[in-house]
Amino acid sequence: MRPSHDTRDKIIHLADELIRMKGYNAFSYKDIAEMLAVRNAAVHYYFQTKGELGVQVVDRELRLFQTHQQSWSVLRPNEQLKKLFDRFGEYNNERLMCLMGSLSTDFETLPAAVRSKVKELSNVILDWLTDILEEGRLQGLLNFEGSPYDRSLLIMSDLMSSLLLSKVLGTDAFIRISTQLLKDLT
Amino acid sequence: MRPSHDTRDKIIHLADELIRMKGYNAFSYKDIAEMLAVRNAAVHYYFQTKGELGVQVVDRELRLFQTHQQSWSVLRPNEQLKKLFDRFGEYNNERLMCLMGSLSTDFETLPAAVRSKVKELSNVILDWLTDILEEGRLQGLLNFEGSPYDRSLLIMSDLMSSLLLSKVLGTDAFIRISTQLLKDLT
DNA sequence: GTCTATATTCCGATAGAC
DNA sequence: GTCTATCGGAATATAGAC
Repeated sequence: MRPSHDTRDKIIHLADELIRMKGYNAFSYKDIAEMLAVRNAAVHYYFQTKGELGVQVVDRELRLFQTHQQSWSVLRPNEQLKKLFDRFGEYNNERLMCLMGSLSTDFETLPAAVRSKVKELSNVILDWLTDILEEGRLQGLLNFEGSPYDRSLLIMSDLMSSLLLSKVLGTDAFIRISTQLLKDLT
Repeated sequence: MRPSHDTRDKIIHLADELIRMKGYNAFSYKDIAEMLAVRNAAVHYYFQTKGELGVQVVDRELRLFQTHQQSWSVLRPNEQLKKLFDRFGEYNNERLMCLMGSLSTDFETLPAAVRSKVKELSNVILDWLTDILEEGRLQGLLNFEGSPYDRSLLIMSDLMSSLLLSKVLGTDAFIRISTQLLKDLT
């Protein structure tokens, strides 16, 4: 049994929310410290550097996604795709970005270790999506032109930016985009 | 004849590049000052606050876009659409984001005046794109399902995020996305 | 009108208290 | 093991020199 590291987990969770609300460069240890009612240096005890915390945030998302991937694997491709859209729908309700959207924007400024985790996350998601699309088209459950990988790039782009546009134009933007996109594919 | 304000224009141009390279929160007056070989406070002479500079950057983009809009208006809808894609292709070659992608991510943290300019910019682009799409479909030059406005949201999302993904995955991402997207539409 | 010196606040990080 | 006091530097911004 892994120790719970309650505070540690709490910090990762808060950092995740802050990154998806304000972006990597806009959040600070102070934000987290205030939420936990401690000094900012207390956070440094758990994560010596901001980059280390960033890596853990992305890694957590990576493992979370792989858990979902596992539990969705019994579903048909079109249903799995719908699950992904639902996930983004929840983000939209919270008015938060997805990690990919937030961290790809800040990519130039990220520590190397975080950059490489972001690359890993995007490849894992895109590879999964590519497989879903290919399988779904073979089974006649999904409909699209071109290569499954290129299509996965298009879909990820739409989902990422729909959350960004929702912040600017209102949450309606995500709904319009995701609805039309699903219609296109099914 | 409007005075040239050489330095002033240069600052706006540099800020635009920095925002599209690193994001609003990651660039500082010091970055610009160093490029101009002056102290950071010299930049404050031209733009008292960072928010003021941000507003001018977005406003410049707005006017630039309207100039393009004007000069493209003689072209057929599908050709105008191609012009937009070409513009993003240039961004991709420079490995820079578009303003919308960069500033929508940082939206929560922007001064109110900048936020409202970003809203204005996005509406101007989306309205133009909506018209192009509607007209193009009427003339049988463009092909898509659903409402022109919803489709414009999808296309903008793809273009915005393609530049973000290009930073993470390499410039290939934009090329794949834009090529497939154009195929879908024509 | 143009720029520098300087103030103030906040950031990420270290050393060390308990 | 957990946290606080504090450092060094960078950020935005003001006051004032030329």
